Amino acid sequence: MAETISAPRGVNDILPGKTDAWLWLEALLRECAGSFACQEIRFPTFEHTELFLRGVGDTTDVVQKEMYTFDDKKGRSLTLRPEGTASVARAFIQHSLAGQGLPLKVYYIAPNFRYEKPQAGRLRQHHQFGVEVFGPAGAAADAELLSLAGLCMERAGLSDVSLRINSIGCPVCRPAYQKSLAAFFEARQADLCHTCHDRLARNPLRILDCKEPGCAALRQDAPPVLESLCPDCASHWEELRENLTALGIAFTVDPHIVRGLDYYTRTVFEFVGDLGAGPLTLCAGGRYDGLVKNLGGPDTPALGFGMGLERLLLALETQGILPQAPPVCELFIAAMGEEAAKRSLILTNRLRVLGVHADRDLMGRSLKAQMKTADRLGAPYVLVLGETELKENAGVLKNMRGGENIPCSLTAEDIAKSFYKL
RNA sequence: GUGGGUAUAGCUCAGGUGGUUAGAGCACCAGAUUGUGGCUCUGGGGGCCGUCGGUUCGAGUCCGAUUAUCCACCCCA
Repeated sequence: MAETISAPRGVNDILPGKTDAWLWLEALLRECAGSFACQEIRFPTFEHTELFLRGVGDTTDVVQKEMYTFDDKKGRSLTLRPEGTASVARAFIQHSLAGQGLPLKVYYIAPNFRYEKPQAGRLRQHHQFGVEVFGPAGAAADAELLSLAGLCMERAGLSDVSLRINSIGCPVCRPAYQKSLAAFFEARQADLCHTCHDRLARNPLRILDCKEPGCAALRQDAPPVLESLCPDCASHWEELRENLTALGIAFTVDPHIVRGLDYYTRTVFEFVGDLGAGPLTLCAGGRYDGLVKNLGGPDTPALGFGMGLERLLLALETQGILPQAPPVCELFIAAMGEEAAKRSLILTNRLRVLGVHADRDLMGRSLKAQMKTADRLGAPYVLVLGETELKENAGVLKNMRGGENIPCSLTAEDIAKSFYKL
């Protein structure tokens, strides 16, 4: 026997039976996005590597160690998309979408690829539902975006999800803050954990996010971000909280939220779900006012979020609130004998053409076994086709769930009527 | 990238200190019931014990490597 091949590390098959949950969730998310007048955008799976170097930031972990980068046959460096925002911004610029009038509100459902070590809720290929809004500078847009994200999780049935927000300033106020933060931690370098030493050099903001008790204690006295915001950022921050309150959206201010992608400005947020295994970020995003300009486009404020579909489904599964999938088959036709089998082939096909989810035996099994198959498929009705039925040109739709049986002729139109009514 | 656990049937797992032909439950197939599913009973198929190498008269069991998987960290959705 030839050696078998399995899927690469960290990527999953979504098997029949499991796809129902995906279809349900995707439809729900599209519906939510539609409620907010967002249109779908689709973009390629790979981009020029340069897009992510400039968009996401070449000092970030995602870019430095997690990208699937390769050269094509002409030696161009391409990269499997590690996140969606850069691609959407690229398309926005490339097609001059600003010219069609702002704001532009788009959403996508697409896989992302990151070379990570797989673990709970972490894969090398994962899917995100993302929303990006281009144009509005005011915090009302931030509040609407958060409302949309919240609606998605609420409609999915998730409880125990908390929203945490923060503001990390803008190019006007952040450099000064980063400097003072770096100075603060440099003076106390001896007390920082090993990884925070690295963070001090690369991105001192991240020290605020460290879980080590020592670092957590140390940062108590660190200069707070929110107090170092410039007047514009401060009023945006103020406006955001007012709008959230007006919308009745519960949130907690968490000055330790720092996003790992360089393009964020001002508003950053996370929706954290409390699963059995521990807290997991289900959705995260923020404002990225500088990204479009940085990628060579018109100076356009923008904001967005990404929501991890695998994590969402994981959360729904642990809470046991995934909806039940509809049966794959509405009517199973069980045939006995060659003549009946031929008749069932034709009848089943006509029913399918009429839109009935009909199925029949293809394995040449006994009547009993066919009944069993119908049961396993969850078919609510079975039509047995045997000598008697053929002779009388009539049969009965046997109700598999204990309800009334329905007498019927053997014409597809007559049978189909019963299913249109259901 | 760093550290730890695990790997036996499609699935969940048993197989003290090495010793005949590797087991159970569930699932699958068939029969009991010559034209009727679920419940019950009986039988059946299905395994190079992750892979490669080592120790040994003898390895599912011990050792090493490798791969996969799970968990924690880094980071992230």
